Amino acid sequence: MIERLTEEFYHRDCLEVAPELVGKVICRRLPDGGILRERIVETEAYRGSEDLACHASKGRTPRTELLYRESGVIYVYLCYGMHWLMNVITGEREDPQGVLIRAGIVHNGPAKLTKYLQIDKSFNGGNFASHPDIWIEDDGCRPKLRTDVRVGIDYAGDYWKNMPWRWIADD
DNA sequence: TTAGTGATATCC
DNA sequence: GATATCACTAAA
Repeated sequence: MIERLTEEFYHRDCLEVAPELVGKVICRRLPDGGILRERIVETEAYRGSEDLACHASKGRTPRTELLYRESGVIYVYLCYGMHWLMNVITGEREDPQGVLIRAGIVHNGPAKLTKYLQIDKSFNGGNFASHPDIWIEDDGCRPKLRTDVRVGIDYAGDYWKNMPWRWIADD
């Protein structure tokens, strides 16, 4: 049974959603009608304004505003001037948390995945539960998981930097 | 190890 | 307006 994940799936703490997103299949309908699918094999959770690695820890700004929105919202942002990174918002409205989609089974690396799926800022502010051209499916796959610390956040301080909030399929 | 790249935030 | 920063990748 394959079903599109609904708002209910995302409407939980990011620490619950992030591990469950591993093994799910992200789907993208291209302008020409073709559909790309790729299984997610790595995610990271970013949890609240206290989490110094979370963008919202620096305050509520036009960019981080999306983190405060309802669960399922797509948060896309440009990193290092050339890479689009894609997140899904989780948890309660006004609670700034989300999950970074870090890697697919073929395209490892958050920017490679968005490049393959042709994701750019036009998707920013959309919703995985309702967007016509991008969604996530559950096909029943339940990979074995392992956890690790998040990467690329040396600025976040020893405490937050060492949180084991990265989930990786260990198959 | 390092260059490349541009939006964003934070200073003038 | 100017500058510093950055959840990365590819090439070497």
